[in-house]
Amino acid sequence: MGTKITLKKIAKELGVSTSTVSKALSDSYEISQDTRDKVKAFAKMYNYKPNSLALRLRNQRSMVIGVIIPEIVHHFFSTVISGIEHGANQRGYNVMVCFSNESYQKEVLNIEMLAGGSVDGFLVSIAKETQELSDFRHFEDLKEEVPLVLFDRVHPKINCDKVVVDDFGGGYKATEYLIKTGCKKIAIITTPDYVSVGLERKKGFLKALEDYGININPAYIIQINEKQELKPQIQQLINLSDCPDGIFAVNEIYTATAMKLAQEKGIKIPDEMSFIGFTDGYISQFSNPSLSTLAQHGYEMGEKAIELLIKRIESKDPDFPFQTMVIDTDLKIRNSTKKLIDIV
Amino acid sequence: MGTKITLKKIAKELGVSTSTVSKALSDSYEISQDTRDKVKAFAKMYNYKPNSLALRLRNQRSMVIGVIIPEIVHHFFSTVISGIEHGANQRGYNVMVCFSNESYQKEVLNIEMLAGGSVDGFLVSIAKETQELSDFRHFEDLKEEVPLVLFDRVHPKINCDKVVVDDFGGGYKATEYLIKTGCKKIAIITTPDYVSVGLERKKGFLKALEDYGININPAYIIQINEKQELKPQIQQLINLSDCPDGIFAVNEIYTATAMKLAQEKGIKIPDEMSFIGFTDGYISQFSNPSLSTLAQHGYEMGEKAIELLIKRIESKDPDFPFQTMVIDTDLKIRNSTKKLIDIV
DNA sequence: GTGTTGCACTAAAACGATTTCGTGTTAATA
DNA sequence: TATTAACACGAAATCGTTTTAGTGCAACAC
Repeated sequence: MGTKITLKKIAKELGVSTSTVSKALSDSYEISQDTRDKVKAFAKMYNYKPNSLALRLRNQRSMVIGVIIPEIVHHFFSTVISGIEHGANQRGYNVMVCFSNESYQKEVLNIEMLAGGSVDGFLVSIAKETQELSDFRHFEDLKEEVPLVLFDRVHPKINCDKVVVDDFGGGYKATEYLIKTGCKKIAIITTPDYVSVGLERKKGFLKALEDYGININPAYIIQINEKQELKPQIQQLINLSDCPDGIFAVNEIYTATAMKLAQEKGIKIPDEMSFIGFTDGYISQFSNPSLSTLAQHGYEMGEKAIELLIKRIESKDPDFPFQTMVIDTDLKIRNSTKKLIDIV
Repeated sequence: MGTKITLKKIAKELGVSTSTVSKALSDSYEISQDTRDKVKAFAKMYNYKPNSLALRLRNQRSMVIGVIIPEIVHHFFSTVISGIEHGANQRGYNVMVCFSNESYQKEVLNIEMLAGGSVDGFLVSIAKETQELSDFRHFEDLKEEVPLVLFDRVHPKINCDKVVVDDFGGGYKATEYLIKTGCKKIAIITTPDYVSVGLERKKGFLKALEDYGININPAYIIQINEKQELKPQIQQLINLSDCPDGIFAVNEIYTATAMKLAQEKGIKIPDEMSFIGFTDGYISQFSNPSLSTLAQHGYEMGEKAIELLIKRIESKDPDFPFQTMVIDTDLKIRNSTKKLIDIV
């Protein structure tokens, strides 16, 4: 510990100037082969590594991307980060991941922390609390200084590059599939409307019902309050005297919980009740019956997002128009829904 | 973009020196109230934020902790990171997370990238490939410069602070429970022996069998080769003519997969076959039947690890002896095993 | 002997901050 | 009037690096 070797120390030890050392290490033609060899040998012996802070300060580039996600114990965000990491590393960038824990204040803190030169760009998925508060000043301030790309959880008020899942289309596809496999009474378990992705999925759900001429029973729309316990809120849907025969839920946890509750009540799945979730994670794969779900392609989303961001960072043209990329969803049919073929 | 405001610019604009600006912003008594007010107002107006790179360079402290984990799409590591984040933020540190993807080379790369002044300390869980290669020189080199704490995946050859799960005890507890609930033919699904945690869990398993006088059937020890497909390797255990009545598997995926395969074969769980896993994640909770498992307390592990690291960073005494902390496991009984009470 | 060229290297500025040590002015005191 | 103290501020060093612009010296041509 402590004895970090620097250019200056090498220079002193070898009786040359720091510039000579610097140039020798980068094989500059200005330095004689003799000196180069000597310096390199010495540097290697002492395991010299340039101080990256100094480098970044000098180059005015950190080659680091700051990523802020709402929570980490979450399969979808994990896969997005994998994609980000991959794309970033390929282009010589490194990734620093921070967590807002769905808190507005922590989101602001994280941004302030990383903004002062630490990162060359931001990749952010907005915290629920921020969406609820609808206060985006920290993003506005940020944009003046360093490029920002929003992914998954976005907001129209913030004008920047974005990558989103086709949540509307996903909601539509899921609902349509339930309808086509014979479900008549279809419910949705979703988030409050301020969560952008939940809202879009609900819109898709409603549109599908409308297109197929199915009336919407208000009791079939459950919007989960995350400050309260999950089970009772879902239980209430299952316990309905006129209970649904198809449920679309906007994430794995809601879907798996609902299915578990239905099973406990002795309901047969998928014959008496079908389930479709969102996010193709481990829960969907290992539930019994396994869950039909909309795969979100988080990895691809991460790759697109970092691509957009790096393009923005390296672009000389600040007026390059912002774009929004939409990642398609895939309906993965497993065993929590009936097969189309059974019906037709 | 581009117009980042610096001390120098403020100074120039206000016709004072940079030192005056710096002092004014930190409310130094050396500066008149008048000037302080003026400077502060100006700084606020232009949303001045000190450049953190410059600060870190000057202070020779980054207040950043580098965390390297093998993979992110993993419930246990996610919870550890939550714990690390929490402990670090409490003490004013920030966390930078990188991923080795179980690759030796990526692990080395990550360390080299972060080592040059970027972080004040490292928190690492060793990649499988590194464990297999048993090459730890990058850690040795590192230790000279910056403190290192290993967590979960550790190695005796590396002399540093460590935090581990009581894997041996967990393996013992799981096996003992299977024995006590009447299982006679107990199998283990584990990793190759070079994975430290898998090995320890297997040792605990074997010790329990020995203590209860049960012979070990070599066919009941499955060590998964991750380069090959998972299912066939587990299938072979389930298909055994003399198939086991109790299975202990060292992670959620193995356990859930094994149970699924058994169910497909029509085996009744837990009556004909019991299952205990490791890691209390979503898979265990949402499997059907839900999985009995050993909770690893990842959050606590993260907190302990960061505590140890920060103590080491801030300690003036480099000879402070290294310590290894052991985090206890909790056996969570759900529905993939028989109840003790049924037996006694 | 003078000018040119090339070599091998150094000095100094720059990145953005903090901090130690001055320094000039004013006002109070002897 | 001379000395001192307080005040308000500035210059310069520092952190570790790179890079531009020299610098000194030898060899060579004319």
